[in-house]
Amino acid sequence: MSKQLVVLDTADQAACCTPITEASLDAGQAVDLARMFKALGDPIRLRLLSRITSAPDGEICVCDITGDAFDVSGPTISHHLKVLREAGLIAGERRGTWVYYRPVEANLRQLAALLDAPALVSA
Amino acid sequence: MSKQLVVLDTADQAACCTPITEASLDAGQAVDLARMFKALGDPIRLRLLSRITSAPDGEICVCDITGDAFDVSGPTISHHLKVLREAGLIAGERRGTWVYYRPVEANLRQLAALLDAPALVSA
DNA sequence: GGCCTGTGTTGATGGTTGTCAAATCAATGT
DNA sequence: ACATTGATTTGACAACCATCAACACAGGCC
Repeated sequence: MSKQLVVLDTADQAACCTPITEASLDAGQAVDLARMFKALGDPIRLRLLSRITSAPDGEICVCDITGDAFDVSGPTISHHLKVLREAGLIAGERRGTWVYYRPVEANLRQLAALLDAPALVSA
Repeated sequence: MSKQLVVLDTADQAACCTPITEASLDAGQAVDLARMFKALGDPIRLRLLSRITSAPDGEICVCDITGDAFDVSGPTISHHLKVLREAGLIAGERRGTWVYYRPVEANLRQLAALLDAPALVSA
């Protein structure tokens, strides 16, 4: 478990493998963040989110996206919306006959900040 | 403001469903972007990327992450690194005995920009 | 050449996921 | 109460994925 190749006397190979002390993400955070990224890891869900976030009123009716340019059935759309919802990226609300979805901007920004963090883009 | 229930008589259901004209992402872009997001959709890969991007020299030796805090076997680490590499998020290079990985910042920033785009975070 | 160590690949396996048809729930109107 | 339309759930199935053990490859050292 001690890794690398030991090498006692000469410091040569020791040039590799300076310990990193487990920087940044711990396992717990990684699980939550990965759940959100995984929800984005499907073309249809990405397009759904795009439609939701680019809606003029900040929300969109499900009836605007079912049976439209997405070549999947209604239940499949509903399934993908559920994945996005349970990941915390969108929130849905029923008003009368129709259901409206809007983005959860705080979580979306959290992901953006992670990919844009100094630790990720610094030299 | 625009849609929702209204409901006149003949045009009844047409009150909902104002077409959106397929805003923002097209199907082609969505596939490429989803591939990158999917690569981030695993806790281990997320922690791997975190280690890589937070390395002091901008790159990290694989020997620094195998057999370490990740409770998975060596081949599994190698598999996840391959997924990240083929998604275009990291790049690897062999120098002598060891292999070094560094982040592909352009693509990481592209994802961050997408989640931070006006269409996504605007009021 | 052989031996060792660091990485990556292959094959197999159990679990997860995307998809649809059919059934179900919710709200409205007849 | 009944029928209708919007949206979700359930059940089933094929495809994919994460994981490991075993093996193969690469480079340094004897």
